[in-house]
Amino acid sequence: MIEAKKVSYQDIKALALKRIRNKTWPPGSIMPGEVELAGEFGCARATVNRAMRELADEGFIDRKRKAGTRIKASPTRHAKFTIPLIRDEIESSGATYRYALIRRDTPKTPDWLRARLALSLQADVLHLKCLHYAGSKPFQFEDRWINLDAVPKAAQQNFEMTGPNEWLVQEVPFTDVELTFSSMNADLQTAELLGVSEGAALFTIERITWLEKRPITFAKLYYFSGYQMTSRL
Amino acid sequence: MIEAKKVSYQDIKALALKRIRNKTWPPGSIMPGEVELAGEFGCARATVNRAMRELADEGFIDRKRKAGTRIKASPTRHAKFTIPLIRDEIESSGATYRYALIRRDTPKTPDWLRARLALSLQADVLHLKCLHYAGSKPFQFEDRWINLDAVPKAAQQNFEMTGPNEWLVQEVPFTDVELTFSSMNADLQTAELLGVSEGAALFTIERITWLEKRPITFAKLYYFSGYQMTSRL
DNA sequence: ATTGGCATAAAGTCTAGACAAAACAGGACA
DNA sequence: TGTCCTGTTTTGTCTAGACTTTATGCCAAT
Repeated sequence: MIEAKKVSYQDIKALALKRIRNKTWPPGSIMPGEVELAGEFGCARATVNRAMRELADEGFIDRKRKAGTRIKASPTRHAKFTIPLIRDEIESSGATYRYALIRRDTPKTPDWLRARLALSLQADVLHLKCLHYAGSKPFQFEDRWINLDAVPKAAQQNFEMTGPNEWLVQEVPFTDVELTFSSMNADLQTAELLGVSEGAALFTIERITWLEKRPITFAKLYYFSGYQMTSRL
Repeated sequence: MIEAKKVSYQDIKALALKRIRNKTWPPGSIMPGEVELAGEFGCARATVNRAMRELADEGFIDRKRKAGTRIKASPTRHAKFTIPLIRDEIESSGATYRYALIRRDTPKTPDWLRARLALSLQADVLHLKCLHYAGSKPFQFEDRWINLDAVPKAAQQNFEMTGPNEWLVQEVPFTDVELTFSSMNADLQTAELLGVSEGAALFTIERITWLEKRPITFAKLYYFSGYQMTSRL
C-alpha cells in the first residue's frame, strides 16, 4: 500500500477553511454533505462531523438538519479573552499586588441596584469599596455590591485582607456572568483614589454574576488611565 | 427493561459541573478517569470524552494525557463576544447606517506604523479616515491604514461609497486578529468629528489583522461617548 | 545522586454502524 | 384552498472497539 496516513479532523478543518477562503465554496452557498465529504476524504463521517462542528462553533458556517451546511456571508468572528483574577493580572506583569479596603457598609439598598439586579424589596446588600495596587500605583478601583440574600455569609467577612472578588470566587459558585465595557471621565473622588486628574478617561467594566437566576453580586471596576486589554483570535 | 434512556454528553457535562461546584471533586484534585466515569454513567467512553473536552475548552478543568483530569483551582472564565460589522451593529439597533469618507491619501509610511506591523522599509500604505453614523449621529470614527504590499488592489478602490472594513471583509481573507480595548480623552479633532466636547472619554478599539504572518491592515476605532459593549457568558 | 530507557496509564483520535431529531416537500383529505 | 400527515434528507448523537500520543514513574546502569 502506498496509502496516505489517516486524515484527521484538523486536516479537514484546514482544507474546508481554505475552500471557504478561496471561494471554492462561495459565501452563501451550501457545501457538500457530510457523507459526500467523508467519501472524498476517505474517512468516517464522524470525523467530518467534528471538523464541521468546530467550524460552526467558530462562526464560519451555519448548519441545519435537512437544510445542510451553508457558508456564512460574513463570518462572525468572536473575540475570546480571559478574565483573570486581578491579583494574577498584576502579578503576571511582574509587579507586586497589594489590596486595600476603603469602605465597608450595609446601606439601604439603592433603587438603581434593585432595578439592575431585579432584587426583591426587602433584599439587603453589602457595599464595599476597594483599591488594587500594582506595586505602589493604583491599578483598579472596585465598587462592589453583594446580595446578602444570596450570600448571607458575606456579612461575617470583614474583607480587610482579602478582596471580595477573590473571596467570592472561592466561596460562592456562579453560573452566569454579564460584562459591560465602557469608558468614562473620572469624577473627583475616583480620580483622587486612582491618582489621576479629574476628567481623565477611565476604562471601566461592570460585572454582574448570577447563580441560576439568583443575582449574587454587582461590581463596577475602574481601571487606571492607560489600561488596555488585548486579545488575539 | 426499566432501563433509563441514554445519557447524553450534556447530562454528563451538567453533572460534572455540579460536582465541581459543590466540591465533590475539590479544586486542584484529580477526577476519575474517562473509563471509570463511563462505567459509572453506563455510556461509551467517547461520550464522556466529549463532555470533558468541552469542559476543558470552557476553562473548568485541565486535562493531560497520563496525568488525568484536574479541577482548576480558579476556573478561567473567558468572555466571548462577537465583533459585528459596524453596519450590522447599527442597523440591528434600529437606526439607519450612513457612511462618510473624510480623507484618503497615501503618505510616507509613518515609523510607528512600520514598527507596529513589522513592515519592510519600502512598504506603501493607504490611509483612510471615515465616519460611521447611526441615523444623524456620529457613531464611530475610523482611522484606517492598509498595507498595499499585501493588498495592492486597495489602491484602485476609492472607498467613497463602501467603508474599508466592509470592503476588506469581502475581498481579503485573513487568519489572525489582535484587538486592543482602551479608553482615551478625545483630542480636539476627534471631538469635533464625533460631535462631543474635547476631553470626553472615548471607548477605543485597535484592530490589526494578518493573513498568515503578513500584516493586512491596522485600524483605530473611536466610539461616541457613552458607547458600551456587553457580553454574557 | 543522575541518567537513560522502558512499561504503562490516561487522554486524543478514528472507524463503522446505528438511531434520533429537525425540517422540508409532497400528497391525502377536508 | 388550506391543513395535516407522512416520508425523506441531513445533521446530531451514541456505541464499541481500536490505535496513537504523551507523560510519568520506576528500575537499571552509570
